[in-house]
Amino acid sequence: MDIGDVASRSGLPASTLRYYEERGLIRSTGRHGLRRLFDPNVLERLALIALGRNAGFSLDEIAGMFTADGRPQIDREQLFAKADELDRNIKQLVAMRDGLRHAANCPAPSHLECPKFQRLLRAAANKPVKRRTKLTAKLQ
Amino acid sequence: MDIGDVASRSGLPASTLRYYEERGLIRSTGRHGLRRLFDPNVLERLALIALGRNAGFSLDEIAGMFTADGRPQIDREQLFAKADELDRNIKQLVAMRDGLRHAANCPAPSHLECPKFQRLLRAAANKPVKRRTKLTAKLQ
DNA sequence: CTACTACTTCAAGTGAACTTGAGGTCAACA
DNA sequence: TGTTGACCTCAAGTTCACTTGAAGTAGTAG
Repeated sequence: MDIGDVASRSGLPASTLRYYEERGLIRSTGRHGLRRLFDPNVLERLALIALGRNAGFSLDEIAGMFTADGRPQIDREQLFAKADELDRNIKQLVAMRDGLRHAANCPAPSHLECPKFQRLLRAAANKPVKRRTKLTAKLQ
Repeated sequence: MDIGDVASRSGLPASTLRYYEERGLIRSTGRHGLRRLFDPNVLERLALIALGRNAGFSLDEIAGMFTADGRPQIDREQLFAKADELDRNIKQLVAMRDGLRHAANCPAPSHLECPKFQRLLRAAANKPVKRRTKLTAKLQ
């Protein structure tokens, strides 16, 4: 497969694939002239990368999850830790979602006057945003 | 209150407060010599900003949630939309967390050989992490 | 009065994850 | 054989949300 095939099958732009290769996240198996050739299993690898990204791992962390030969080798400790972290994140997001939903329905003239919103506010104030895990807005 | 008071009470560095002011997210009420003076209600405002950040709004989006006079004016539609978005995010994170937890326990020699992990992989592949840059601009 | 310190401005730097542009190559098709 | 178009490299640019640094100012403690 050449880079265009991988791009269309994975939905990622070729520039991203080249970037991922440079970062050591994927590998091309050879060249046809100038052109990179990819083994079809790169798609599985890209899926794994997407999984990691969605779970909030940085590209560097993800790169560290592969052994030298390219087989995934994810540290179980790390998985547990990340799962726990996700758990905390989820709890926060659930509170946030409920708060937003309430605010959207709330009859109080201003959200600031709604006790529930105020509680939410205090909760948010106590939890300043850290370096955000990859929950980037996707409005489709 | 001078900027140091606001900083210590909010937990945000002064540089961030100046940056927020520059971005139109907060306002100082005057000066004492060179020094900014803040009304204590800036703390409530900062809490609101933290709330928005936690919910995944960009600073620009948050800035748009205030009326000219500085009172919050949050669009209910937007809240619903954001809550729904959070919901989708949460569902993904839950799947991710369960997947990670499973992977950490799974006896399969490689995660890639585990059917459950494979399902997770396919799910992640269907939901590539989207770029956020243009999307947030579109909201303004 | 002097020193100290917390503030001030403005410009530039940071880091993550890419994207864009310029200039070049080359396999395949007509 | 020539043209096309998809690929190539490398450097630089982009976005977001800040942070850092240099150089300057001014209220306050001693």
